[in-house]
Amino acid sequence: MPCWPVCRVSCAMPGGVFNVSDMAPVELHPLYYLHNFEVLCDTVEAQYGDLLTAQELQFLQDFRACEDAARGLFVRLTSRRGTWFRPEKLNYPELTENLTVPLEQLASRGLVSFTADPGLELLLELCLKGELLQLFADILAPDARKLRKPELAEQLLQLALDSEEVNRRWQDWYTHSVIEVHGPAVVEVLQLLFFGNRRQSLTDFVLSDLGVASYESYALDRRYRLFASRAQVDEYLQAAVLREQFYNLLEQDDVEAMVALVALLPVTRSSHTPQQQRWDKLRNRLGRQLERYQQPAAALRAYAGSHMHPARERSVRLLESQGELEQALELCDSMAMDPWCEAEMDFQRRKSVQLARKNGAAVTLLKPPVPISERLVLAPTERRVEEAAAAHYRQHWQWVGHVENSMVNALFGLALWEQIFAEVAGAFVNPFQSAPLDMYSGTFYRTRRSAIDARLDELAQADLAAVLLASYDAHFGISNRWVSWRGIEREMIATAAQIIPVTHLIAMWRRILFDPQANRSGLPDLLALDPEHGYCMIEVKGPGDQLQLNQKRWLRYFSEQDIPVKVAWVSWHDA
DNA sequence: ACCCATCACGCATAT
DNA sequence: ATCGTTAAAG
DNA sequence: ATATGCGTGATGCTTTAACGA
Ligand SMILES: [Mn+2]
Ligand SMILES: [Mn+2]
Repeated sequence: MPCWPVCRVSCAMPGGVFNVSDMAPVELHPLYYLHNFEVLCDTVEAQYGDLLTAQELQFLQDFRACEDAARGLFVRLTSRRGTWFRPEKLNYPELTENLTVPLEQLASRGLVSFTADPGLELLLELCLKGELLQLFADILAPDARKLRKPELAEQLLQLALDSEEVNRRWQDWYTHSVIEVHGPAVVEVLQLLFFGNRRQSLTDFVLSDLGVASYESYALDRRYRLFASRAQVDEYLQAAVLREQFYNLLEQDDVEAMVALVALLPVTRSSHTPQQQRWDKLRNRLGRQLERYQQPAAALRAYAGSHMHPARERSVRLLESQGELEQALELCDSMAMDPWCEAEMDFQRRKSVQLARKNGAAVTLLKPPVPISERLVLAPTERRVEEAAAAHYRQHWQWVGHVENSMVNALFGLALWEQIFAEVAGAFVNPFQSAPLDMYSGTFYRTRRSAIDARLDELAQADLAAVLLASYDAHFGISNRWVSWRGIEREMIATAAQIIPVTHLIAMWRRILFDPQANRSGLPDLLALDPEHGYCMIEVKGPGDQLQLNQKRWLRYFSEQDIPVKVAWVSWHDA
């Protein structure tokens, strides 16, 4: 472990979470979740009040009218799975011992409702297996106890008991009413508006407070709005609904419905907006699944509306396998005219040659330079092949690490820290981001071009190791999409920055800048460093493993830039 | 980084 | 009773 | 043999409680 650099808030350490200043465990306020939710509500209302529906505004009013215990309970319930609960099972001593009063209050505001007759399907979820056996003991076979719960549930459903019967049994046994929370839909909208996405949640507040994750303290300009209109909010939610539908159909292997789903997707223009990319991603996923279902026509329809790789690649393959060589070639040509990314360009080159051959033409593809290769025969080991190879190379190199993408990415993140977190309008919309919103889009470099170019020029002249270590120390522990703090040691950064020529690093960083999404992976397994021999990157391949396409692209680039790299093909000694 | 992305693995195919 | 899996919670 | 495509599985805050088997 390196010594404790300046760490702004707190750091996660093995054995628990501690505040750096006093090393005592972080204590949260007993009602931390309520406070977090209220911050969320207040922020959203201030920033997006005009986009909220009457129902959503009414919710805020109802919620705020409740006492602490009721509000806290509501937040507790909405952060749990499902919407139905048995009140006698709830236990939140930090609110009150008896939750009757808070529940009544929530009910009076319409935030929860009571039901004495939930019906069999719900009971199957709300009851433990033992309780179900007890409830229906007299009508179940004596060996029902041996069934698993899902099978038991199935059996009970097949008994086709009428609802009167079910409710009578239930009410004889259970003296309370079960409750349903009415909130998740509104809460979902509020969370979406607060975070700008659906995957972050109140958990992010907690992890931040606990110091499990800490975030750069960029300024949030709440005047900038990610959603300009209610229609945009609804479109986001609609895309989420359809995506969920897709995953449901996938679970049930419902081919028909999935074919029909294609027609429900909107036809979007290539606008490079995040929303359009969400639609495209769904189209690609749907298309891929339809291919697996042997539905090429539907798959082609799904891909046809997508502006995201690999939609055209998949389409060409489909057309080819259907014998539509003309159309396949045509699509290849449009890919050649206006390729979406390097991966697509590579594919197009290979496929065009293949297709032309199929049509009888005599064409040859220029073979890319073969990377320097060597064969290693190593003693069989339990460890991963990369580790075994690293051990071998340590005979000649002072330091060899299995770093994969983590080293080059970390150096990228450290070198361009200030530019990544630069206050560009609309880049940051919530306090828990590890990168600007446009980090992976082509605009990242374009909108920060002069700052990034200046920084790279500066680094070319500077004592690189010193500058990168200063960045490491200044930002240690802060979430950055490019820097995995667990994976990189300070010493390692220092050595790498001293030995690798800055021109080589800048060349790699520029390739990342060219397409940050695609080029953050595919880097070689090993980095070997030595004060005498310099450095070398080594991609290790065990028996049966082949170079991946993104690895080949990096290797090609390294060869163009005269960056030292090789591929080690490992086989094992006979025992 | 929107139920992700990433890597290596193991298998089946085509050349 | 005990163990593995999953949800809840900090 | 070699290349290529495809699907799969582990991994990603940690600790504790509840549940099913
Ligand atoms: Mn690797
Ligand atoms: Mn490898």
